[in-house]
Amino acid sequence: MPELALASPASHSCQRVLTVRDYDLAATLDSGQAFRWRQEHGGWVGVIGSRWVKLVQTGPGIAALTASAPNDWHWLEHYLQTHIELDEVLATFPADEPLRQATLACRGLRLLRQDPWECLASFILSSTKQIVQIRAIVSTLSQRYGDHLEVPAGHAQMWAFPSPARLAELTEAELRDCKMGFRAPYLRETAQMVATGAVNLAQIAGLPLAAARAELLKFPGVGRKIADCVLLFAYGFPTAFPVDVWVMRGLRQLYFPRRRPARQRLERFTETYFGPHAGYAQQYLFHYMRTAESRV
DNA sequence: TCAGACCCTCACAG
DNA sequence: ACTGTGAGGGTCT
Repeated sequence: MPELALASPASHSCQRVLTVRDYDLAATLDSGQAFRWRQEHGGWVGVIGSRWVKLVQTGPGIAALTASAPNDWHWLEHYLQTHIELDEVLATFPADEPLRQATLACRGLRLLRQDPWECLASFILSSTKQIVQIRAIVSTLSQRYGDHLEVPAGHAQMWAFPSPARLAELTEAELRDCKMGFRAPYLRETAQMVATGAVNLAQIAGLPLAAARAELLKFPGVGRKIADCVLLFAYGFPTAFPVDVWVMRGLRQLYFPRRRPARQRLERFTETYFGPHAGYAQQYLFHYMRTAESRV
């Protein structure tokens, strides 16, 4: 894993290569888990915490460029989850045809490990929105209310995702002006609950799945689907299983072609059938369904 | 369980 | 070009 890190004297930017195989960077960053990445000639530019980062898929793995030399690279490895052995995860999937097709179609797709607050806030903004629209809202929100970040020379300006305290002090009108519509009061109240400590996001990490989910469901604008997105993409609960319209469509079509299953039955199915990495299976199914049209 | 409402934007008809 | 319509990674009442 450790590689050499080069400090570029000209701009003080810093480059590093993470060695990893079976990692499809494009599929992962563009799979709707995170909303801050955009493609920029051959690479992906985004923000992780309070750092501007550019990532490029290379032969040995993933090359990373930062604005200044960090003390270590653990934060990046953690975010990208480069230590996960994908083979071992995929091997736990049930050996059915849909999942075989899905893993074949998008092998290398990974789950990220994001910051809980940014993930929670972003998915509150996601309801009944398309991914491009969610990206636009998160971008506007960050630019207006997030901290300005250090960026290597020649790159566009960038801002961190705003803190709970910052968003909590905004008016509903200011939030609505970021094009988030009826989600504005949800985000505002959630930011206030986090800022005041009414709900402790850090503490959720140590809870059992059901209790963690119950905590997240306390936030306005957070139902089962969004709660499970945060449980899976930020906290890394391996069996969290967000069911959105795409996954629902897939589950019905692939596993219940005859009749429409009751909600409870479907829930039971997703909790038992897909195994210890059900969340990963969900991500593969989602990606597979979402890209189905372009595959004939 | 079952609608309907909710902001806003974009694709697609006509 | 211009207006109408429908639906989009849900949640709440």
